[in-house]
Order: sequence, then C-alpha cells, then structure tokens
Amino acid sequence: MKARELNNLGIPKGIAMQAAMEAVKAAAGKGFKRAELRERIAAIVESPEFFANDELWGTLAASLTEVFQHQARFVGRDAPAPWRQWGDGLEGSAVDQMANACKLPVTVAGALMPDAHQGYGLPIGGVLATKDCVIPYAVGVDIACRMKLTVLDMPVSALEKKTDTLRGAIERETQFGIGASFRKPRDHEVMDADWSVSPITRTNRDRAWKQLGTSGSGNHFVEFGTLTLDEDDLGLAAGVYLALLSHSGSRGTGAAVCDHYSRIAKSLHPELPRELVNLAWLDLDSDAGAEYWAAMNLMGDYAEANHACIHREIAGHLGVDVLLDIENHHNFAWKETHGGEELIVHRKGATPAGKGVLGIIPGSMGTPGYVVRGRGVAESLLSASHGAGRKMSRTAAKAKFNWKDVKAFLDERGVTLMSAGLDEVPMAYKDIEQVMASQRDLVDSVARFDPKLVKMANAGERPED
DNA sequence: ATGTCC
Repeated sequence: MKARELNNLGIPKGIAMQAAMEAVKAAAGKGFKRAELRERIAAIVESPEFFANDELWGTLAASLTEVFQHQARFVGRDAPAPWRQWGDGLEGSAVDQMANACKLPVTVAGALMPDAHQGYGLPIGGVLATKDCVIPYAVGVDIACRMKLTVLDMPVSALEKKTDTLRGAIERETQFGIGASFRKPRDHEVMDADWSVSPITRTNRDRAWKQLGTSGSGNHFVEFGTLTLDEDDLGLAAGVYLALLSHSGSRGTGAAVCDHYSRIAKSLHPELPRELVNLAWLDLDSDAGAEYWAAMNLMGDYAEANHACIHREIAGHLGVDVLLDIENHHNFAWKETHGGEELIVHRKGATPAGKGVLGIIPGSMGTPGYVVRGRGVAESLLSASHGAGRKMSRTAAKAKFNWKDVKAFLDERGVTLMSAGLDEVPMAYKDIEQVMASQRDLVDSVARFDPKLVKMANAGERPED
C-alpha cells in the first residue's frame, strides 16, 4: 500500500506514516487482504486508543495518538489575516488554499494574483507576508524560478532568415529535461560562493555546477521573439527588437533544498491541522530557519547565474551584443517593510511589482508576454501575476488537445515550436489579455514580447549531453 | 518542478 493511499485514509505524513508503512507490511505478511487493510487503517485513524495494546497495530496507534494530540493543541486565530484577490473566477481550490494560509498564526497579510491556480501549500500566484519566519512551500519547489529577457543587437529579420542559426544556438547552449546537465560545466562566479551554508547545497554543489545554464522541464522555456516598444523607454527608442526570453530556476538543487527544509518545518509543527501541514514554517532565528534562508538566497544567486549563462552563451554563439537586460524572481521570499513593519514576503509564482520595478509576465508559447513596471500597490503586497496561469490541468490538456490543431494555431501566429509537451499548449492557459486587464492597477505595460521560436522540454525529454 | 525513500 502506497503512502498516498494511506494519506487518503487519514494517516498524516511524517512519523505516523512511517509507522503505518511498517505495520501494513507486517500485516500483509500475516495474510491481510487489501480491503481488510483499508478497513483496519480507517478504524485505527478513527479510534487509535482501541488499538494501543495491539501487537500488530500498537506502534501505529501510539504515534497517531501523539500526532492527534499535537493537532488538538493547534490554536487558531480569532480572525484570518486580511487578503484579497485580483481577477474573477479564480480556481476554487487556489482560493481555498489562500484563505487557509491566512489562518496561520504567523501570517500578517496575503494577496492572490489573477493567474492563480492550485499549488502545494500556498497556491501558485499566492503572496504571503509573515512575521519572523519563512515557509518553504510558500516559496515553492523551484526556489528562485525566474524570467530573464535580453534584447540582442541583431536585426529582427533574423527570425525569418536565420532560423537555423537561432535554433542551433538554443539547441547547443542550453539543455532541457529532468536531470539535464552539461558534461563540461559552464563557468560562473556563483560557483565561488559559500556552498557550505547548508548540508544540501554542500552535497549538491557538483550537480548544481553541471546543471548551470540548463532549463529543466515543466513550464520552463527559452525562446526568441520580438519586443515591441510603442514609446521610447528602457533606454531604447520606440520600435521592434529581437529579444531572447528564458524561464527556469534552481533545478535539482533548489528542489532538494525545498524538500529538506519543508520536511524539517513539518516535523517542528506537528500541531498543524491537515489543511495547513504544507504551510509549516521555520523561525528565522532558529538554526534550520537561518540555514534555509541562506540556502534560499544562494539558490537565488544560482538561478540568476543559470539565466546569465543561457543568455551569455546564446549571445556569444550568435556573436551579438546585448542591448538591454531585464529579469525577476517569482518563487522567493524577501525581507520587506510593509506598514512600517519588517515582514517576510513570500511570492510563489508572483512578480515583484514595487513602484517603478520592472518585471516580465509571459503569456504562453503562442501568445504575447509583457514587460511591466510596478505601480507599488500596498494591498497586493507590491506584487503582480507571473504569467497567464493555467486554466486546465496538465492531464486534462494532454487528453483534450492534439498537435495538429496546436500547430495550426501556432502557424497562424508565426510561431515555430522546436519542442514542448502537449500540456503546455496556449489553449491550456488563461487569456493573457484578460489577466493583464484584471491587474491594470498593479502594473503598467511597457513593452510587448511576441514569441517566434520556442523550445520547451519534450513530454519525456531526457538530457542529451 | 524534480528525479526516483514514505
């Protein structure tokens, strides 16, 4: 029986899960059938005290009793922390997750962006301000996942005349897929940083080095396109430019940091009820909290370096200069002052949008994205969406769409797709124009990016190098 | 999003 199934039967993750797995194994050895096991587990979850002295189930019953006693000690708050959402018709489960996050005793305020959808713990598009603590799953698995856009000193006509050259630059200078890495690692000063701030960064340093300059999988991409400025801005004259846009994060090492410290956070907060366990926090003045904070910041520098390598190598491959560079994290936590109070602001799939702060909000492989300038709205905790947001689950998208229709959609818009999974097609995403409209008070659009040559990980892409 | 330990 798998942990997931046991969890559905009411076994909380953590110490009780371990006991449950062992008990189930022993019971199966004694001839318990699957249905009997399910029934028995449910009975123990219901009344663990009845099984306290049972030879087979006693240990599980004891750990369940302990966990449930901790949970009973959870002290809720009189009223949830204030929060509001931007955009209508947001996914119900994402709204529920946001509301739950505002029930945490450590939460000061929240905000939900118009691209919101269900995540792990905090929803994607969720912003959460806490006092003196950090929540690993409110930062996200891909710590410091970010966007970077560079304008290249290259004629826009290259998008039609030099497609093979551009394609070659992407193929050659980054790698896609889970576990993607370079045999000959990229050179970057981030590898001279102190990687011993956490046992996780220390032991993953070599893997991180080999993955420097890679793109990973999921919704990550590298694409060439046009950047259109209607007015002089960003140090550029109004006009149409050739630009390179990338989306990726801290790869395997960032995920390992998240995994390690969220486990610790959960073990330190056994009192949290079921709907809040994935929002377990670490006090910043604790050893684990300080370690996570240092590791998270290192992953921030690492993800920045990751994009720097991608853009440096591609521009170098093409032999062109970079005219403009814009970038921003969207899975990160910052120390910021709000209402005169120093808070920890977590943005999970949300773009920093302080007054005058530049950010990038892409739509999808076949729809425009926008370079934006924040308007500094306090209520949104100085944030905006980080994209259009999914409107369909990956499974649903794979079942519903086919490549023939998608290709036709992309052809119409002059987009060449090098590779991607069917779960990333434009139709699986919300309408970016509507999302931008619902956050008009949060950001001003400065320039439009239209993707023209796009690469994402294939459904089953594995490293080639 | 990751990579195979709940």
